[in-house]
Amino acid sequence: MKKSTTLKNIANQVDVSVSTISRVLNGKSKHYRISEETQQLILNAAKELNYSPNQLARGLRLKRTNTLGYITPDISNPFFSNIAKVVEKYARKLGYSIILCDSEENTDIEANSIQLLIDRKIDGLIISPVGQTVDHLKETYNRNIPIVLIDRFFPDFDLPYVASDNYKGALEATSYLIECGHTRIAYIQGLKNTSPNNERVKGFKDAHRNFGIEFDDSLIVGNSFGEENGYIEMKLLVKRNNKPSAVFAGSNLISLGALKALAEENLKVPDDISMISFDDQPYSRFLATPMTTVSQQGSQIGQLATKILIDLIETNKQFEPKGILLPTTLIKRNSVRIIEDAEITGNGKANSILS
Amino acid sequence: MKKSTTLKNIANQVDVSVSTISRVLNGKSKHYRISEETQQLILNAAKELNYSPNQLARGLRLKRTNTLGYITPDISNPFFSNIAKVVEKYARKLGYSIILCDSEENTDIEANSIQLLIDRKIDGLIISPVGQTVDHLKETYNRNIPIVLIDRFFPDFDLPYVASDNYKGALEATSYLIECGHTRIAYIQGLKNTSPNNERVKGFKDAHRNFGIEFDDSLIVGNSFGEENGYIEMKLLVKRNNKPSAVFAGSNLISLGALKALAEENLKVPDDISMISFDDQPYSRFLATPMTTVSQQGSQIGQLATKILIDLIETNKQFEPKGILLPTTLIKRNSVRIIEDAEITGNGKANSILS
DNA sequence: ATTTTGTGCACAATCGTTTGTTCTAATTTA
DNA sequence: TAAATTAGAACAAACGATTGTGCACAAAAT
Repeated sequence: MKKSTTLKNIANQVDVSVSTISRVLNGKSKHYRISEETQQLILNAAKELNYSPNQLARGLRLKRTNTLGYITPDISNPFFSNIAKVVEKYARKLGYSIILCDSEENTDIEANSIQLLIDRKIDGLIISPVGQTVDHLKETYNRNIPIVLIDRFFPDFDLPYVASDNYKGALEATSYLIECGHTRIAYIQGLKNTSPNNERVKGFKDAHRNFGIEFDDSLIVGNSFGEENGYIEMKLLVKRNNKPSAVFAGSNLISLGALKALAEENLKVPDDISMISFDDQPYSRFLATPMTTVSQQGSQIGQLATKILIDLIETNKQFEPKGILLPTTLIKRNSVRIIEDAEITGNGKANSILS
Repeated sequence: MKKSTTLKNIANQVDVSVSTISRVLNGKSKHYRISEETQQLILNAAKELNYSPNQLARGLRLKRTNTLGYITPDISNPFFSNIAKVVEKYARKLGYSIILCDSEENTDIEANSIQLLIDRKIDGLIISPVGQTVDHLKETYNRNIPIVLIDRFFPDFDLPYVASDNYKGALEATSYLIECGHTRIAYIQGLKNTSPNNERVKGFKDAHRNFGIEFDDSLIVGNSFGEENGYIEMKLLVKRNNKPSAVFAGSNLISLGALKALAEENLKVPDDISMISFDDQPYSRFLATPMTTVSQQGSQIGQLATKILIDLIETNKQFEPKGILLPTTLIKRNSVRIIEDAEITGNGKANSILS
């Protein structure tokens, strides 16, 4: 079993003190006046012994680990795994490693993970929080650990964030549905009391309002971004007396579950029911009925967040802009039926609202 | 800015040495005869000061970090992100954290990541290697760092692994295609010279052989598990004079790319061309033509690998079984056309081969 | 009353780095 | 020639935790 070589090992071989070795290896030779000769000796020995510093010792001494925490509610959700890929890649390029934590959409697990990451002395934290409470995040804030939120943020606690403009996204999608003649639209929402969900619901409602369409609160259903939720709620929706003509699914997973329910009920999209889903995915266009989706810029979100975080770490200047909202785009495919007798004259064209 | 409390801080408050604190907090009070009274004092102070040990210092001293490395070729590939989820979850339950590295299917990045993880003193490594070369993995082996391979392994270097039985999976799928009357079948392969690809190609070929079907080497195309590869190769395949009647896609990403090419060419599955894909995904059944797939047990693979690795770490007994192969299942849907005049009499029924 | 045993804890080394300070010669300067 | 620089490197402390050993005192045994 080969052991890692340490500074002391090199010191023994070159017969010089460890401090000198450290200085040479860290490029501080001139400042400490190490002779060219000793430098070469040390450099050669280090190469020969294949030296590579112990990051634990280094981190302990330097109070800096070049490690970032990334906490996600569900790494198997492609929306988040795409972000994780970008975060890891960008961080790696800048010399940082990522400790990955999956909170399973559970605030307790999330809080534990945060403590664990603090104990491991991460330099900064990127987190897509569960988002219903913020208290446990204040801990990292109080410890002065830079933090950037992704996807979900807190209107009442000032932490930098990068997210999609969920309000506009939902507004646009819902407006489109209405323009296509739908007036009874259900929204299968994600986790309640999280910023994306709040914003989407708001957009959903405002679209109705803009078009002067009466709006039925009972059509906002569900309470999770997961597939199960989509399945359950769609099952229930189609059994209703006054069933909606269109369903807006609050996430890619929700729409998958909804599709499953529809398949079981032998209902076709869009003939029997129309659908729009949040989160475009590579497969969305290849579905039985190519799905109309609200596409988010996952990669850009991840890259921006990482860049902001590392800036926060490496300079000490505060991050002034409260947060960044990236636009979504509505990708129209075939999952929305155009109801022929639709004659929407409203003031509510999506574009006029958005611009 | 709140600082972390250390043993020394507690020592100051309780007026007792740090060693005593450490012993009490690690439950070694009886062995070192710490009085009940001091124990309570220390426990209370620790709670009051919200003590939590510095894992860097602990790891340095203990030569044990409770950290695992997980290297994957592409965390955004749902096959791997599913595995990552399970690995993280299972590791977390057993007290380990995960450092995530994405190698981007690049052996150099992979080798760098391995060195980086060694420097960070991980206790063990789970890796889905690029798989074309093994030399850089010998480094961790030589350092006696437990390691478990996922998905791809090395026949000529004895490292424990957990993977699907790709040979049987491909054999079964190809046999099914042949039984449906297809004789000109293309295989869009993944990365060459990797165990999954080798095994799948072997199964693909053996199925032909079993059925006594002449086999055209030019029908094995491509060289990557990515979407781009599927797109390019399908584009080329359908332009051939003697184009195949069925295409076997070597991964979920490949089939997505292939689907894109087919859409552009306005070709329908299975009417114009039949398809089978490796890797079942939640969306597979909802595709325009529900896709017949070879399903792998991703979660089980991840959990098994993690369990094996942590066993390896916590006991010192060697891992005897060379590797574990998990069965795949062929999920038949509608993407394979049954050619009517097919009268396969062969000895080659899939089941008879598999059993 | 003296040795033995036991109790309760402190001391100090160690893990591998980094860095402020000091020390020793050799070389310059006055 | 004596004092002052300067070059080149060693010493030692520190980061925070763990652990073998030693020490002081009290109680028990002889």
